[in-house]
Amino acid sequence: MPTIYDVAKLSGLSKTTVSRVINNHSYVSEEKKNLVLKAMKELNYTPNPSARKLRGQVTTTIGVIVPRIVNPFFSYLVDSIEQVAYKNGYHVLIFQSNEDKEKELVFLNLLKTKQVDGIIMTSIENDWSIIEPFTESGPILLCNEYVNNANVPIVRLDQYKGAYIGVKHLLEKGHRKIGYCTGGLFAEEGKDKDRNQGYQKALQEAGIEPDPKWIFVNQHSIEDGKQVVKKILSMEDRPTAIFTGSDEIAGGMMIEAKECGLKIPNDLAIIGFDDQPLAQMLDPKLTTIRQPIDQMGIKAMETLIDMLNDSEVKVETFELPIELVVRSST
Amino acid sequence: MPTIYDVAKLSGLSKTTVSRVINNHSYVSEEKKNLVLKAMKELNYTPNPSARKLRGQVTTTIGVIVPRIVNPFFSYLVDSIEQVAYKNGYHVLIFQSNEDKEKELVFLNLLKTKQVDGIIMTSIENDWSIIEPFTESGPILLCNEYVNNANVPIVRLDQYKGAYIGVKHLLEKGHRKIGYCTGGLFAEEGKDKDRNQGYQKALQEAGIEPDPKWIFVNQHSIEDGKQVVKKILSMEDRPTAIFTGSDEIAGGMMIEAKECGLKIPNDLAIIGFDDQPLAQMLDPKLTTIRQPIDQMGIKAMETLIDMLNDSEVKVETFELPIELVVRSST
DNA sequence: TTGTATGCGTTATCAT
DNA sequence: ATGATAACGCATACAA
Repeated sequence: MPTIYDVAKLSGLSKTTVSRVINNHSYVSEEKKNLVLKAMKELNYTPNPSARKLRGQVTTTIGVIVPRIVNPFFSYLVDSIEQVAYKNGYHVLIFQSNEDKEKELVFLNLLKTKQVDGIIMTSIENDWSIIEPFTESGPILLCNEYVNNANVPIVRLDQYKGAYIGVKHLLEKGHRKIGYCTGGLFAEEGKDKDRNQGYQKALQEAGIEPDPKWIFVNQHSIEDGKQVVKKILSMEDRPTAIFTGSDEIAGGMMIEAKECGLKIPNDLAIIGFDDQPLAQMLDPKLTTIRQPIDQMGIKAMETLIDMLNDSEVKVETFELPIELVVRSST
Repeated sequence: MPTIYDVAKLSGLSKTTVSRVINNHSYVSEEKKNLVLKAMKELNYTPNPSARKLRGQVTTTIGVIVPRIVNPFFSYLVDSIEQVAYKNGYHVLIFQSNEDKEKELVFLNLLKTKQVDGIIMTSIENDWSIIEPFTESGPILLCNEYVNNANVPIVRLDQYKGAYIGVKHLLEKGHRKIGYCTGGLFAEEGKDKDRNQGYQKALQEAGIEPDPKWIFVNQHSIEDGKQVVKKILSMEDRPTAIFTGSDEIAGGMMIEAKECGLKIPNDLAIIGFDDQPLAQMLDPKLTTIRQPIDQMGIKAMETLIDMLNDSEVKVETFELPIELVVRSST
């Protein structure tokens, strides 16, 4: 590996001058500049990022923490973040937390040690009180998941409205017995809190009391979806429609429903969440909630870049719209 | 940010001793060791990776280059690589090349500059002659995609057999007019070369000459799948079965086929590739080729770790088996 | 068993 | 306009 010193030697100049050329500083004559450029090319020289980082410079690297990259929601989110980042000369390090608190902290530490300039968190495992101190080491932005007491910019979707319009849609279709799947718990705080409220609000407006036995918590996978249908079938009093937390769960439910001879949407209406590619491939095509994932990623990365360039960026929350896509499963 | 020096000061010892404790060296008395540990904890100290890298130590970071992370094949591959890596104390940097030569080189450069200890390439954009020099800077392993003249370990799937058994299956079902979709070109070399040969071989054994008009190149997306069906429908002489390059294309074909009133598998048999979750959610459920993605990722990462620990690892090619999953689309 | 001194590659400060 | 030098945080050769 050639170093800046090798370039200096070859071009017959000093390290300083070479450094000036690299960083586009002024006061370098055109002549010497070309000399340096030539030497750099000849040696196939690349500055050592570790050294630059150590020296306290920008790393032009940002980190994105996701729970699991195999979840299409997050892979698409990362993709859009990465596009914007690359255009602006940033690298993206992708970290999978696997919903593990320890791992999340390991990643946040990279901010402290100047491995990354900033971090976008798309999920939150630790208490905010634990995460908060890291904001002193560099900008942190919350994207998708959020906490109320965080003093950092937040880019998120209007999950409340997502659930609200979904359930509303089911009500308009004449359903009164509407079940609900959530990836979290059915609680006031924590994961999916906003969706929970949207669901309740819609029902409440229709004068309906949510039935606890139709509420399924901690649902994530295709397999979970299958189980939900089994559970429903074993009930005396069954829901006629289900609002799910993801297209995957909806897909799993469809598999099992067909297996059991249940007609969709007649016997059971299903509404998904995400509008993943598979939503239009399911049969019947899935009614679902579309989230502008790309826009969210773009807005998040752009905001982070603003924070990087100007430390006095206003702490704002951006709430992106969410929409209902009506297909044939409802 | 506390440094090793701060820890030394607080514990009343020297930087050296602290360093010894950090790196678990011998010849440190239990007493002083505890002193150091206590100071580290108190200061919430984390060693600065940039400094360590600069000093020439291991980075405990490896890079994985993928074309696009939103492609489930690659997100699952990355996931399994990451699991193994994390267990062995390695971080994984995920790089999206977007099939861009320049970007690929940017990433390979991280090896030269000691940003990563090694690299797993799951795709190859540049000529091998361009990539080859980078092997001097650290171990490179080819996973999934490969080139014949590469002098590095390769972990890949038996794509030839994948296509062969798929087409064979269609032949056994009585099909004689078998179309083919590929993500690359239908060529001797380059992307999907092995699959191409498997397809041809199976046909040839049945005494059938591939019909060029039923061969669709550069097919990737759901949309591509839809187009394929449209093209087929416009033909006088239509294929009765299609071997596709991915479950997504197969899914796209199914959407369009239903749209056009084509019955699957009666009017058109479809076979996918990958056995993604969606394969079992399609209706009819998709016959497809299952690839042991997890195993491939595990084997790749384990091999890379071997290379990292012992520079004299034998250069081998590991070919993993691939299997046919018969469902209802054929 | 512990400490001192040096250098990794880079950039910023201060001379010239 | 250019160069010498210090400093970033760490790990190691060498000394004690």
